[in-house]
Amino acid sequence: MAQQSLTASVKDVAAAAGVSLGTVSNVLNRPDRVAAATREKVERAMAELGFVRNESARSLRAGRTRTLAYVMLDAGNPFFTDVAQGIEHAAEGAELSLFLCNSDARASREATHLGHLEQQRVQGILITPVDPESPVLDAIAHRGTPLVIVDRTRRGAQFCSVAVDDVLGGRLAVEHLVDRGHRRVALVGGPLSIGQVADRFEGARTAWTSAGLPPDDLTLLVADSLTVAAGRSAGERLAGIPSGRRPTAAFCANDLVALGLLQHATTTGLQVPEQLAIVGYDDIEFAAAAAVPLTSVRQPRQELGRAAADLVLDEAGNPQHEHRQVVFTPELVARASTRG
Amino acid sequence: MAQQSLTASVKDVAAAAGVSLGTVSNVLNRPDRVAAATREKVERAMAELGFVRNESARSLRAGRTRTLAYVMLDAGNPFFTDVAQGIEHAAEGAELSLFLCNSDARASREATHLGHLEQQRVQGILITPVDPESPVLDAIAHRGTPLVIVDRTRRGAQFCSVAVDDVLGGRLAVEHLVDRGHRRVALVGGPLSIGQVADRFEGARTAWTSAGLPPDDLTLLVADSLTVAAGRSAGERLAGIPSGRRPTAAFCANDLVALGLLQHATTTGLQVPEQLAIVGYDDIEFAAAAAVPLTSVRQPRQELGRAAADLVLDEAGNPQHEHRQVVFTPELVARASTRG
DNA sequence: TTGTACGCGTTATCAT
DNA sequence: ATGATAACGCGTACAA
Repeated sequence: MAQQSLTASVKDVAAAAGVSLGTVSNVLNRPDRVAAATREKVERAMAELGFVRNESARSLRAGRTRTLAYVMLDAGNPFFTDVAQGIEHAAEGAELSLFLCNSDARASREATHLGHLEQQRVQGILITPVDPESPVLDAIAHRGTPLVIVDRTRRGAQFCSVAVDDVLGGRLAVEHLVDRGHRRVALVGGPLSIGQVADRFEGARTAWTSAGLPPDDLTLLVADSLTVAAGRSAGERLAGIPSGRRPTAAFCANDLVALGLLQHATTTGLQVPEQLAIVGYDDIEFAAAAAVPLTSVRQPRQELGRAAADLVLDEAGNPQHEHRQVVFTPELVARASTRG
Repeated sequence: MAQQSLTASVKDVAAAAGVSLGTVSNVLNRPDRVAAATREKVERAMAELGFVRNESARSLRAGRTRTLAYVMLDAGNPFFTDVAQGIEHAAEGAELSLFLCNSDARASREATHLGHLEQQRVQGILITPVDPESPVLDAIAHRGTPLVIVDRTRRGAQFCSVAVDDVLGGRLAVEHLVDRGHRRVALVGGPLSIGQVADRFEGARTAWTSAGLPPDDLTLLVADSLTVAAGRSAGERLAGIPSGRRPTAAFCANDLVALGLLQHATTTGLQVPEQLAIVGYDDIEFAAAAAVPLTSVRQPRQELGRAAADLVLDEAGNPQHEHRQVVFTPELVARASTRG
């Protein structure tokens, strides 16, 4: 019952139990090698002293930690928390702790986190980077920490990565809109420097031209971030277009933007989907939960996380590991926001 | 340029730089005590070897880590990610890393996380517990890790805690509805075993009876979780009430439930707020972003996190620390969902 | 089956 | 200004 302030060590336990230090260690790590009576005595001592293993000492000794880390791009976006869930499941299975960090899309914070994680000697780092081409990532891999890029890809093959085919996703979205008869469509999202956005819009354009539609009728509305606020502001610009030329449908680069656009439409009395159909991307829970449930392009978020974790664990544990680029296939989920 | 697989130690650096181990340590920790020329030499060696400090060794030596942890109740609920942001800011200011965990409202996962965190010897644990009365929490505090309860309170004063006055919040919500002329109101949420829910509804009832309204006209619709799905299902039950007796307004225990209810209303053609006014709780970003922007009771989420972090740091560093129960005041934010 | 001794990487103290 | 050394807590060979 002594309140040891978390400071009882194996040595203390040994003393209290009247055995040697090695025996305590054996109780901890090879319980079978120690007589039942002794073991019980030791366990009682541990309970009484409130003994807690010191992970720092264990890691130091073992040369590696029992920890994985995921650096999220935006913890406020449910997409990433779902990815994190997938990772966490995998980590749990491997009896690893998961260190969750949030870069909030700021390179400096990302760098700070990465620095800490390297010092912590985490077994591996999963990251949705602000910039997948950043040399910071190379430096880390070069120094030896396994690193997997999540939901982005990188030129070359210096890392494992797990992503979703965004070009295909964009194509699915626009094909769906064309199928439903739309002949003037807006692409809403940005900045275009984000690889995903560029890819999704590229796929969108491909679908458009493949359908033999005039490029001029595919309007690009660039947003400065993938947020609800950006969606609202895009809504204003959309409303400013004369109704004769105004797109009858919008494909948004993610669901947050789509929700913002939907809100703007609803509050200004624009009927969705009758006057404006909307397709989002990611299929976060809030997309289905919107007042007008959103059609969206679903990404296998949890699987994304799980696959990434598997890769990083392979890289950490398998000597003949080879970098792989896993690409998942997205899927269109049609809901009321496009049901004319 | 050597690829040391993250395995260069101060010893290696010392050898490479042709100085002693102590000097390298001084370069790291007291740069002023070492001659500029020597320092430069050492720094060059560190860069060449890709030296990275080993946090395990540092912690072991120092007897404590540079890490804080927050065990979230539900990482998928934006409320908690906002709280986490507040904590992270505080942690950043104190040059601490933040370990984010997600119990997902499961006691077993919570226990697992807590076990790991204790072994990690984190400086302090912030937690929104599944059950604030759980003896697991006492055990941890008893063993010496500072622990602060976030967004719940606990009988007695064995912990610091940071919460929001939920009774007041419930009162504000229902007063607002009564002010707007509603005479039949539903309380939607659950389970009632969750302290927050109970408190919010208690405040709601107080406001109701204080206004001299008959208790029978305050309908309780118990949900089995605080999720969007639960809100939808409550919507169905609400719709089942004959329109003459049906509540004209609903106060939901959180915004997720409110969003679910809103969705159900919208898809079934029930006008919000004309036929059904809705008040949510938490004021998460998605509340304002809903198609019909939600009136909600705002909690100072980031401040909550920051205050909790300050408390845990005080407990960790200040010998004459005393447990405190901080209670913030909520605030009603009126939006379209109650603007008849 | 149990006990002893050493090393993991870092830091601080002490001596030079 | 710099170098040598002990200590943090644990795990594991090795010895008994």
